[in-house]
Amino acid sequence: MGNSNPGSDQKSSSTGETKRKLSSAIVRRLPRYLLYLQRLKSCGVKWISSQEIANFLELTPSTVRQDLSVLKITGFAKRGYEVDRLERSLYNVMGTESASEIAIIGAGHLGTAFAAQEEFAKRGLHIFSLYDQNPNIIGQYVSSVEIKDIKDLPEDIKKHNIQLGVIAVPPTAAQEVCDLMVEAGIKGILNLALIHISTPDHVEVKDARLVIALQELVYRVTTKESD
Amino acid sequence: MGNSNPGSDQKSSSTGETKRKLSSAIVRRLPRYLLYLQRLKSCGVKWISSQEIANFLELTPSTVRQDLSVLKITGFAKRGYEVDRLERSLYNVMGTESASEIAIIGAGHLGTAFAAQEEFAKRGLHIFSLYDQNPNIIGQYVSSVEIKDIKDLPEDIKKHNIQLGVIAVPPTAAQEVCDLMVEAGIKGILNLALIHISTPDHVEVKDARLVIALQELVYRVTTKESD
DNA sequence: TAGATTGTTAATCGATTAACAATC
DNA sequence: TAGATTGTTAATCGATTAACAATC
Repeated sequence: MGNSNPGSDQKSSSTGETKRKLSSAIVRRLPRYLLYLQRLKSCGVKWISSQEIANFLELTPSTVRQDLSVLKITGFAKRGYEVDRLERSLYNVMGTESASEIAIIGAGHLGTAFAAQEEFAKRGLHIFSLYDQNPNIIGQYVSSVEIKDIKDLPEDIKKHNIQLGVIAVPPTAAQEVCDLMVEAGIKGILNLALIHISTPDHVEVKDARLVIALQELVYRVTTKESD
Repeated sequence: MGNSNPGSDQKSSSTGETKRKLSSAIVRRLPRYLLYLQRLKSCGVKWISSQEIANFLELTPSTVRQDLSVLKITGFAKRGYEVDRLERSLYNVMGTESASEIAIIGAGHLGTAFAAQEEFAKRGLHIFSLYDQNPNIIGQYVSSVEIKDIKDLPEDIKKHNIQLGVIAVPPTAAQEVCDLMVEAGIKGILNLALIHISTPDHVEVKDARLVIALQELVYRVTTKESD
């Protein structure tokens, strides 16, 4: 019960694509590798060793090699890893190329800030639309993203195969918006609201709250007297 | 080398305050407990069991009891934990009461969204000021937070004992802003910029990037075919 | 009382690190 | 060649879970 059957050695059938499930520890590091590799690439660096990657990201070379080998990315003795190939592999593995459209619910400060981020394109992500219930702002644009009526959301999700939703509404409305999206067939939800939301097992939820991140930092800083 | 000497059984000297170092796994759960407890309290619930907390936050009762016992918070057999006391203990342990002022650097979409969040007060956090280099917006207010000239930042950090800084500037300026704050004596930095920043050991950094959180979610959703 | 729930010890599980033969 | 660096196995470390006596 609650056991998610690990250890099943699911190789990807027929395609050469790496698509086995990775531990969340690795998944959290992958975007950081990608970020660094993109930067190296833009600087014209051709080869990089696990040692150098580890130094930069404050990891051990061992961890880096373990991670990359799990991904089936191979390097060369004495030279390390080819930056260009590694960057492309990481980009592919992160799966953003095949990623669907994203809907952002709530066109307040946080929702519009999210919509205005320029980093999405670099990662192969695209925002379909912002949704709000305030008639005064419906129809406006935030950096080329239209604000639509939240009533249009369910139909848009179905029609345009939107798989990801971002909840940027006040806590009191979060679960309601969540249910609406689940009902319409959303696959994953990024929750920016400061409240726990429940979904059925087949819908992934990731919490990303700035206040909680800040609070973690506060804790670390205030308990630092010992060092 | 790089070994941070764990296992040192540092009891708090003289005061009864719990201030030993907790593992980051626990620190990440604490704000979630607090959030839930605050909600229970507002609903008038008096007692809560580890089982119920675990159900709600999708943990095991065992983990919950371990976490709370590490915090020296005690419950009662048969009744569980007293909501009011537990809430206050968590609030105290998170240390936000003694937290200093916060500076936000970069008054773009993300910085202003951060400044406009209403959740800070509930957590005992206060934003001192927003900083930017754009003369056209200096002097403006975002929900009662003033936008000041970034040139004032070092002096403000020193004079008003600002211990926490939030980096909400473009990646190209992030390290520069970071260095400026470190130089002025900042204690912790929340980094929203999509680039790795380096600090000396005595300055804590916590990364919080929405794009990376979203990318993690994309990965989980796109590799879900197996379930 | 009987049953529920804690607090804590021991067992398990998983992630990180060390070590080293293979290789370029 | 000698030295550097990989890929992978084994060892270590830490976090989670199970189990159960104590207790209300």
